[in-house]
Amino acid sequence: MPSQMIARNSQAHVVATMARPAPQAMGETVELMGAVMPFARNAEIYGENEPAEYLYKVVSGAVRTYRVLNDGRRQIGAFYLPGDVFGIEVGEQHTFSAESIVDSKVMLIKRSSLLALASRSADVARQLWTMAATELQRAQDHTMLLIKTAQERVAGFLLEMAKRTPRANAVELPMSRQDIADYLGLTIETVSRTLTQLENSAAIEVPTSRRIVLRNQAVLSRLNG
Amino acid sequence: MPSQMIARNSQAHVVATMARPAPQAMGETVELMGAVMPFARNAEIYGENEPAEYLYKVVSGAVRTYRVLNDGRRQIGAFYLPGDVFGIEVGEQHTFSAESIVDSKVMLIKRSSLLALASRSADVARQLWTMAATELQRAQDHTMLLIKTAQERVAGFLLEMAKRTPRANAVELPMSRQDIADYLGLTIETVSRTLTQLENSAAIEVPTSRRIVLRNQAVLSRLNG
DNA sequence: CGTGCAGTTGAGCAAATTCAACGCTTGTGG
DNA sequence: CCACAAGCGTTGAATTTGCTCAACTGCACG
Repeated sequence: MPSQMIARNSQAHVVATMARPAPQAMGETVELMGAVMPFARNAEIYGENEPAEYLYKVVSGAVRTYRVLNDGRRQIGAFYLPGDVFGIEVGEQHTFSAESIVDSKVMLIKRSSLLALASRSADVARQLWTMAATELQRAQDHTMLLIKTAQERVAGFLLEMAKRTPRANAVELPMSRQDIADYLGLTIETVSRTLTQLENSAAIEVPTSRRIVLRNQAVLSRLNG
Repeated sequence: MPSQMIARNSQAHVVATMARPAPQAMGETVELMGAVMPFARNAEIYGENEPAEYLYKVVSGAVRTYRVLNDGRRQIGAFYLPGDVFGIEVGEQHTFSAESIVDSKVMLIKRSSLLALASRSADVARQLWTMAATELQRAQDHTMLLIKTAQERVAGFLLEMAKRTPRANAVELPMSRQDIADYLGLTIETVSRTLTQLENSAAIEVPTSRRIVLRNQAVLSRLNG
């Protein structure tokens, strides 16, 4: 168990979120019971096999979840951006580890409270169900990514990130090339080379390494398989 | 919508499953409301994007779920063996297609009835939750498989199948090499070569192409990463 | 002004795919 | 009963893709 666990409670402070008139958006009900906590860049939020005491929602920043194979290879399960919920588990333990990618604020919701609430409120239960569904969908889409070529994976990744950055055809990447590589099951070099390739074929523009402009989304979609 | 849908109801016959004293095993409650239907080898059970009207439980035989990319590549999402539940969806539509691998019997449970029942029974709701969890777990483990080398994927697949065939250190594979390849994100040739390799290194024995004896599970586990 | 980190690029290599041929089994029709 | 076609699986050779190892660049920070 990481020392992070101790810091968590001491740093937590309750947020007085106002109840809203239309509580239909996911997590709306849930926000009433959250406490926001800051995490520094690369800080562990929870570890694999730890008891799943909380459920988390990104307020600001970005989070990655991952597993490490016994020989050190790391597989990133997902990236979470503001508004995303992560750490939802059906069992009693976390099956991935979670770390902040950049300095982040994360809302913690006690799992026990939520489950108790869900047993009384059909709406909360439905929200929990939806969150689990979203995770399942994400995992399945991720699987589809991993059977593709390097070009298709990178193109797919960029499109996925773009879809999550509404009304912008440029993507600000909070994560490193290594993170992207471990998400896509490629090496850092292959990711780098593929981005260069895409830039040369005028599909994207890379003004800075963390900022990617999607010049030709149609080409990317075609590459995406 | 496939013509299968019509055949389904006409062929269905209600099974008078006896209520058991200890309804703690998953699907026990649910079995009361099932109708068993036979599917011939390679028959479609449901198609991607069809409304998810039913939830399914394998009674005998074997089932595969899959998606096809626009260029024809097929990714198998999972294999389901007797006792396994599949087709559980959180949205309103199926996100994979499902086919019987061999002649199979499948129990169909009406989704609407089940959801109605779940809203009244906490136990049924928990069962639904557990099924979704199992799917999520499966998808995540599948993801971990796909970042590995060919040897590791095949070894992992064999161990997975063995784990699902209790008290037997031999595996009877209902699926073809092509199915295995599409599950592991490899080509049929690579699967075949890898099995030969494993056989030459005395880790397994392949008396017939569909039967695999695990000679040295420790070696396989080490290969599994 | 170095030092360190993140990212890019290059050359050679290893792993998996592609293309092709062949073997075995099964089922069908003469 | 045999001949033969079809399907499935295996094996081989050449090719391609992505990986490994290495060098180098740009940038931020002390």
